[in-house]
This record gives sequence, C-alpha cells and structure tokens, in this order.
Amino acid sequence: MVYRRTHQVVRRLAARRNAILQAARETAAEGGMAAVQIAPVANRASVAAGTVYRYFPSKADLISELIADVAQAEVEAIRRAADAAPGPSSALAAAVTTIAVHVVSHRKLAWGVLAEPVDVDVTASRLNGRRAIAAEIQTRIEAAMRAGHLPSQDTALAATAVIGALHEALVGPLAPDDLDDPVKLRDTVQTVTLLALRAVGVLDARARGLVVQAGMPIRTGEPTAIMSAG
Amino acid sequence: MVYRRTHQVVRRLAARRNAILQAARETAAEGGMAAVQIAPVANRASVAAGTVYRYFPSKADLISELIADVAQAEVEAIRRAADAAPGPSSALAAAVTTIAVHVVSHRKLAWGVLAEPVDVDVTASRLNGRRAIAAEIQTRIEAAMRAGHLPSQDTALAATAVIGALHEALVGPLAPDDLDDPVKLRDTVQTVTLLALRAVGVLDARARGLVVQAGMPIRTGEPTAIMSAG
DNA sequence: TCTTTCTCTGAATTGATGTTCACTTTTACA
DNA sequence: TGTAAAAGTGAACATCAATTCAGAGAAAGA
Repeated sequence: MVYRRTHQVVRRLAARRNAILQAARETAAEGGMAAVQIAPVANRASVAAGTVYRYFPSKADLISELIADVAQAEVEAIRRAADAAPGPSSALAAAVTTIAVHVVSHRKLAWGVLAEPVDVDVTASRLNGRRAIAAEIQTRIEAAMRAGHLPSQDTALAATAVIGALHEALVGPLAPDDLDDPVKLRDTVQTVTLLALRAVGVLDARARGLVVQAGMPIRTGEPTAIMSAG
Repeated sequence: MVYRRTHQVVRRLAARRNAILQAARETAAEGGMAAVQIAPVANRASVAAGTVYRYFPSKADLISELIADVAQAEVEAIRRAADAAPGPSSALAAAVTTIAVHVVSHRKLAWGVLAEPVDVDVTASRLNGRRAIAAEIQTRIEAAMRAGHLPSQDTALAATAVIGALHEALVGPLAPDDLDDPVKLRDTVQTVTLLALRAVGVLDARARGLVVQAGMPIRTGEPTAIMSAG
C-alpha cells in the first residue's frame, strides 16, 4: 500500500463537504430551493458536478441534510432563547418570537426549507425538522400550562397551529411584501407573535411585556432572544 | 362549408372538458398533485393524452384551473355559512369552522391545492385562491371587530395567521394521522377552530357555543354551516 | 522518480414527462 | 353517400436536470 489518508486530506475532504452544503444553503437563501441544482451548487462550491456525488449520494440527501442543519440550528436558538427567560410564559414568548424573527430574517431560506416545492423527495427531512421545532414549542406551552398561565389544551395541536400561523403570516405567499422596511418588519413580527400567543391563551401579551419591544432592533443571523421579564 | 358545430357538439365538448377537470380533481384527491400527470388524467377521463391539449394549453393551465375551482367553491361555502349566522362573531366562527371541516374532509386535495410541490408553476393560481379565502375571513374579522367583539388588530395579518394555523394543524405534515376516526376528527376540528378564534381575540368560543357541537356529525362534500347562536 | 490509490472532472447518459403532430375517425350537411 | 372541417389519437419528440463514468490529476510512500 502506498497511499493512506493523512490528517490534512481528511480535513480537506470535510471542508469540501461543508463548502458544498454551504453553497447549497446560500443558493437556497438567494433563489429558493428551485435554484438548488447540482451544477450551480457545484460551481459555487468550486467543484465539478460529479464531485458532489462523492460527498452526497443524491440531491435528495444533500437537500435533506441542508434542511436538517437549518432545523437543528433553529431548535438550538429557540432553546437558548427560552432557557434564558425568567418564567414559563416569557419562555414561551421568547420561543415564539425567536421563530418569528428568524423566519422573517431569512424568508427565502425558510420558505425553501419549510414548504417550497422541490423536485426530489425531502418530506422525511422536512417532517423531522418540523417535529423538532414543534416539540420545542410544545414543551414551552406545557410548562406555561402547568404553571397555570394557560388554559388546559391539546399542546401538540396548539404547537402545530402556532407554527402554522407564524409561517403563513411571515413567509407564506400571503405574507406582507414590504418587510424590507425595518419598522414594518418589527410591527409584523410583533403582531404575529401576539396572535400566536393569544391562540394558546396568553392574554394581552403586549401589556405584560412579553413580546418584542417597540424600537428594539431585530438583528438577523444570530440567536435571537428578544423579550423582557414575565 | 359543410361543418358547423351543433349544440350537441358544443355540449359534448363542454362535457369532455369537465370530465378532464374532474379526472384531474379525482386524481389529486386520491394521490395528491404528484399523481396529476397528463397520461393518467387523460386515461381516467377516457381520452388520449393529446386530447387534453385540445382543451388546456398546458398542464399548468389545467392544474391552475383545478385550483381556482376548488378555491372558489371554498369561498362560496364560507360565504354561505357566514351569511347564515346570526351575528358577526358567529359568522366568523362559522367561516373558520367551514374551512376547518372542508380541509380535514379532503386532506389530500387540500394539501395538493394549497401547498404540495408541483412540477409546473401554479403559484399565481394558488396565490389567488389563498387571497380570496383570506379576504373572506378578513371581512368577518373586520365585522366582528367593528361590532366590538374583537380587539382592534391588523385584520389582513390576522386572517392569514388563522388560515396558516388551520392548514398546518389539519393538513400539514404534522397534522394528526388518526383523523379517520370521526370522534377524533371532530375533536381536532373543534380544538383547532378554538385556537384560531382565540388568536384573533375571541374569548372562550366554546362556552359561547360558537363552535362545532359535540355529537354533531361532520358531513363531507357539501356546504358546511355548523354553528349555533351568537 | 515511480507506482499505486484516491480524488476530481465534465461530457455523455439516463429517465421521466410534458408536448407535438401526422394520421385516423367523427361530424354536419349537400 | 360524399366531402370538408373538426376532433381525437398515441407514438414520437423535446427538454431538462440528475446521475454516471472513463480518463486526468494529486497525493503518499518506496
């Protein structure tokens, strides 16, 4: 034997794999899932089309992994935001706000990951991602419910409905189209968060200071934990 | 000239066009939009593939028309149910309940019409359908708001969120999978309707008798107007 | 430097469907 | 019954992107 992988090579392979995933992600963020085709992604990652297949068995696997990554990052962001909150109600508010902010901040990517038509089958990955995020919300609803802050309810269904409301109102085809205006964006996030919280029985979240404060900037691309005491 | 369309022929042509649309609809209801391919649909309508193109310029047009038809029927059902209600709050409840019931009753079709990936571009048609339905809900929210039954709010955003909550919880990938059980189905519809109404600020819709009554059968395939006084 | 093995390349292949079109069948009416 | 126009047929075609693969290029060690 005259060839054995050195650490260098191992690292380079890993880096290249990441580069492909990253290229796919950027492509999706810019042009939606429809734009995520092997040739353009490969080109963006500075490799040949065939090379992609040395790292991913198929386009479906590539996109599935992309979806899983995005979902996991979201779950972690939600968890961080909620765990930093002082009580169950504000934890729930923080979780919902986090989703809302992330989703509006990366609409194209969110739409692609969540719902945009793709030619290959990624339902399993999407389902898992949704499940993980819904479970996170469900946990917070349960906690608030047990603390007596929410009426008794089917938490699984409630979590699903909350997510649906957020997605449809913020990235669905009917979402407002003027969200590039930061003021409008903040108002929209706040309104939708209020709606979602009200759905599960939070009374007057705004008065209780549970949601985004007026004038507070929404920063994109980082863990978001915007809320106040509750 | 020795050929001119008789009334008979005109009728036969119209009937055949309907047969193709109907075949597409049935195919979608059974196998989702993915199953709506020219060859199977033509076969189901008992015509050749080429014949479809004598009635529809392209597959996109066929599916777009299917979507428009379903959406329009839905709008009419919502309007009937809401108009039959005694007051603004119950009209809103009736509208929401109608959507919920229809959507669970024809999950595959609803999913196909609303969100399922399709290889051709039907975004315009979907957007129109969603807009029409959202407008219907928005109208009812506005009425209830003006009557002082709801807090002041952005009705467009509220209507969108309501629709999102209904869809995600009832036909989305996270929807309960045991909706074939009629009891479970009724409970689910009721729960989700409550969530949706609560989101826009309806307090305790159940106690006020605004939603599906326990024991009331949900019939499918016809205009639904299930509610009581309000 | 030479050989072996791995990795990369990108043009060619494949597969799946929407779409077309030369031909057949049907229709209306003289 | 004959014939011109319309309607229907379905096999062939076009398209488009995922996938493959034979050969080129690098890397490791003798």
